[in-house]
Amino acid sequence: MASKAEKSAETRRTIIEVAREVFARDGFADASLAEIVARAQVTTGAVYHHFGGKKGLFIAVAEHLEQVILGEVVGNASPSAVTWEALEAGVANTLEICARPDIQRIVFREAPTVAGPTEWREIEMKYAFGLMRGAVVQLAERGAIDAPNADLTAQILLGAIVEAAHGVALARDKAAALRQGQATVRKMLRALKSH
Amino acid sequence: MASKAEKSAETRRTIIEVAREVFARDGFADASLAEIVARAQVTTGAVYHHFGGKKGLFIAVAEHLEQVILGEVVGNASPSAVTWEALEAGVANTLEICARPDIQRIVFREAPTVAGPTEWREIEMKYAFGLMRGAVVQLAERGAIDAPNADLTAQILLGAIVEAAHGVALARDKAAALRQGQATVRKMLRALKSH
DNA sequence: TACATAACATAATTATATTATGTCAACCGG
DNA sequence: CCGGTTGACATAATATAATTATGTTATGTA
Repeated sequence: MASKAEKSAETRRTIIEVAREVFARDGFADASLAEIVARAQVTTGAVYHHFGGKKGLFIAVAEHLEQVILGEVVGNASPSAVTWEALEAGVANTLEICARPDIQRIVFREAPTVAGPTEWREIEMKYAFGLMRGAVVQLAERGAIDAPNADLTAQILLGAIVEAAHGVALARDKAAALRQGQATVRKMLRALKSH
Repeated sequence: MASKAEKSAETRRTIIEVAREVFARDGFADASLAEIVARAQVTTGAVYHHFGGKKGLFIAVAEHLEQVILGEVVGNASPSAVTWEALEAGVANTLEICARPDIQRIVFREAPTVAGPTEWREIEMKYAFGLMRGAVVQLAERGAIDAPNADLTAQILLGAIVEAAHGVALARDKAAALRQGQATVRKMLRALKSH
C-alpha cells in the first residue's frame, strides 16, 4: 500500500516525465506549465511544492536526462581504469545518444541558459562533463593523451560531440551522418594521442 | 541635416547597441524591454516598429554580432581562394573572438533557441557557419582535407571552437587558456588533413 | 488520540510582452 | 507651395503566464 513518501515520489516522477515531453517539444520559454500540470493530472501547487517553479522543474528534467545519458554510456563498465579504447567507445556512444532530439534540446541547448552557465556547469560536473573530464585526467596522467588543461580538453571534446550530434539530427540520412560524425570525432580524438 | 531615413537608422542603431548590452548581461528571458527602451530614450513602440518585438530585436542584435565576427575574421583577406594556412589562422582568430562574453552568450548560446534552430541555421549560413562551410568545401574539393560531409564537418569544427572559447572565458588565466585552446583545436583540425 | 507537517489544491496577484490606437512631422506630386 | 499620404514613433489598454498566498487534507508520530 502506497506510503506517503512513495506517492510523493510517484507524482514527482510523473511530473518530470510529462514535463520532459512538453519541454522537448516546445522548449522552456514556450512550454505551458498549465499543459504540464493538466497532463500530469496535478495542479501548479504540486510543481511549486516539488520543484520551486518552472525553472526548477526544467532543471530537474535536464538532470534526469543527464542521469539517463550517464547510465547508457557507462553501462556496466568499470569506471575505475579508463583505457583508450573505452574512451573511444564512450565518445561514439555519447554521440549516438546525444543525437536524440529531447536530449539535444533540453540538456545541451537550453539547460545552460535556463540554469545559468556556472550553475549548470556544477551540475554537469556530476554527469557527462565530469565523466569526460575524469577520463581525460586519467589518460593524461598515464601519458596516453596530451592535454595540458583537462577542463578545456574535456569541454572541447564534448563540444565537438554535441555539435556532431546536432548535425546528425539535422541530416536527412541520419544513419550515414552518424557514421560520418563518429568518424570525424574519432579522428579529432586521436589527434590528442601522445606519440 | 538629418533626413527622415537617417534618423530612423540612427535610432535603430541605438536600440541595437543598448539591447546588446542588456541581453549580454541578463540573457533574453530576463532582459527587460522597459530598461532597453528607457536607456535608448525611446518607447516600446519604436522597438515594435523596427523589430516587431523582443524576439526580433534579439535576432537583430545577434545578426549584428555575426557581422562583427565576420568582419574581424575575414578582415581584408581575399575570400576567393582558401588556403590551409588561411583556415588555420581563421580558426585561431575565430576562437579568440568567440571568447568575448557577449558574443558567446548572445550568438552561440541563446540565439539558436530564441530564433529556433532551423531559422537560426539559415541566418548563420550567411556568416560564421557559411564561412566555415565554404572553406571546408573548397579544401575538400582540392583534396586538401578529408570531409565527406561538409555541413557536418563545419558544424563539428565550429562546435569545438565555440566550446573552446567558452572554456577560455571560464578559465582563470585566460591568456594561457586561449593558447591551449588554440593548440588543441589546431591539432584536431590537422587531423582532418588528407595524407 | 491529538498535534504537526508534508503534500498538495485553489484563487488572487503580478509582471511583462504585446496590441491598438493616436499623433506629428517629413516627403511627394501637382 | 500646399494638401494628402505615410512612415516613425509615443501612449495607453490588454492579455497571457508565471508566481504567490492561502487553504485543505491526510499521514506520520509522540
